[in-house]
Amino acid sequence: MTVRTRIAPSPTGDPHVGTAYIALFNLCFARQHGGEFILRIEDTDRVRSTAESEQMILDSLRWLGIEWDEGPDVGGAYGPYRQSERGDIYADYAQKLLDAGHAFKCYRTAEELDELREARKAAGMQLALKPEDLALEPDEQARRAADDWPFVVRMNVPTDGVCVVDDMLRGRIEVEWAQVDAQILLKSDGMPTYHLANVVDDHLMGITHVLRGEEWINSAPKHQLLYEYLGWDMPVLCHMPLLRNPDKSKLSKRKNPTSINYYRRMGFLPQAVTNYLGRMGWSMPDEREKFSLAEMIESFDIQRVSLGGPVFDLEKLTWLNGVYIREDLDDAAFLQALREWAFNEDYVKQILPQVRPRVETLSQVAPLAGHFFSGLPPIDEASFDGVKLERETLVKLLQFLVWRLEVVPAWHKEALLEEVKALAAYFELKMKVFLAPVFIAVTGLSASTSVMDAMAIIGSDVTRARLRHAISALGGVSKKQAKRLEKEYRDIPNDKA
RNA sequence: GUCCCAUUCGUCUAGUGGUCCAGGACACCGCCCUUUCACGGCGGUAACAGGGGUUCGAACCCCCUAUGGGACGCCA
Repeated sequence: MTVRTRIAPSPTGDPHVGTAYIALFNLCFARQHGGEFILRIEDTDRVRSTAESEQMILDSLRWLGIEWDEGPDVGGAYGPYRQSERGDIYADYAQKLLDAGHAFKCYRTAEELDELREARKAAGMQLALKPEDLALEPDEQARRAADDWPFVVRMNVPTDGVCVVDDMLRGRIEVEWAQVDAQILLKSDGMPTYHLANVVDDHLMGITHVLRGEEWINSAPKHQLLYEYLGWDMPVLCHMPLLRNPDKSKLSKRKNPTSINYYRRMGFLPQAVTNYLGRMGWSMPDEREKFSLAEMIESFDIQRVSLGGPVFDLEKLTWLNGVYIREDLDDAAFLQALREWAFNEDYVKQILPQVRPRVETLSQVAPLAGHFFSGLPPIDEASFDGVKLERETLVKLLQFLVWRLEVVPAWHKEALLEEVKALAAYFELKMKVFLAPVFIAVTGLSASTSVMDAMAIIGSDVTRARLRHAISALGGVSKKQAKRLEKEYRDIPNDKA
């Protein structure tokens, strides 16, 4: 048995808890059956991740105790396109499908596709574009081909009948073929889409079982059909429930701290986080709350997964973490945990230059630099009394900053400064005025160390969490407000901010 | 809008036709322990989404409705 999990890369290297969640269940399933567990970062367009960001994700999984076996060398170390010696296996398979009449070249432009979709939406029809919807008049097709128009390779799909997909947990899932669109397999730049790469890789790696998130259910018919076209055995599928925000939507960065790094920096123990993830949609046969990864593997049974999307409950995770600290850590281990967390030379060294010019006695260090060693500062609306800005503006400012910081590709002081400068310009505020509320949000004080340095040192996850915390301390943002803010944010001209 | 998946206390869950007027955990409340605060101990509030079937019997099986979520990209 060979089980795999695919990981969507992120440019910032933020390892999503949902990723770790799926990886954990793959691991337990594989190990319980004495099988292999393979991890691949799926990055077919070679744009989304860098070697560094991949490494960050892998480090976080290792931190959680999730260990994987390397797979056979099919497409490169962690991503099918990372090596060139083998040539383009995906283009080869796409050609095979083309030759067999299972796929076709599509010369439609983006504008034409938009029109087609618009028309269908207006008519209240299902949105799936079928091969015949996309077909051009034969002479037009020939003309575009002769003129070397860019094209994509799409798969042929039946127009009627139902497709039955088997799921380990859900049983038979029936989808009408009419709902399945002519999926693009090869993009116009010659790169495969996930759907093709996924099927080809899994086959070549000998994958027998695929445990993935529920959001893939709708793609399963396409994948199944591709296996059929290529004459390959299909792995057994299992779709795990999606982790949810408290409002039940899919766990997202905008509403929750979703990065493993956040929990790490907030001082959660890896075994507690892993244990907690193991309680999401799953339970031990004896219902015990606390268990190690080894125990989970030992007792693992995929049939014990419950399908309702579990809400990620920070409070319960925090409780569980406390149980670990109290029960599993003696003084020596506790000290060790503190060292690994923040009381180590690397981390403290970053802080010293911030502190030295600002203290006159050593006893002033802890109060001054406390924010480097804490979570969310105890602030409320009154904390912002000294800031001469309307509450409305304050919230907007912090919210815009959070949004900008969500997408900065690299987290270092210079990059952050650029973002802040741009936003300050947009608000037409002097840096000093702009940064005042940010200062309070990040450090929890009205006077402390440099806020830009602090943000760089405490990292993206904790910084964003503190900014969000400040927004809610100021009364939060209503749904209506959020909509308005989002619109305004989108409309910020690029050259200005 | 169309399709798919789901639905047990506020939250995580146990439960796979009788042992369930539904059990555990977090949170909340009360009491005890305690020089404070925690921890710990004891107790309490609180749920089978609704309606129809099937069955001697349904949280559990089937159907409908409702609600929630997901998908509908030259993203993964």
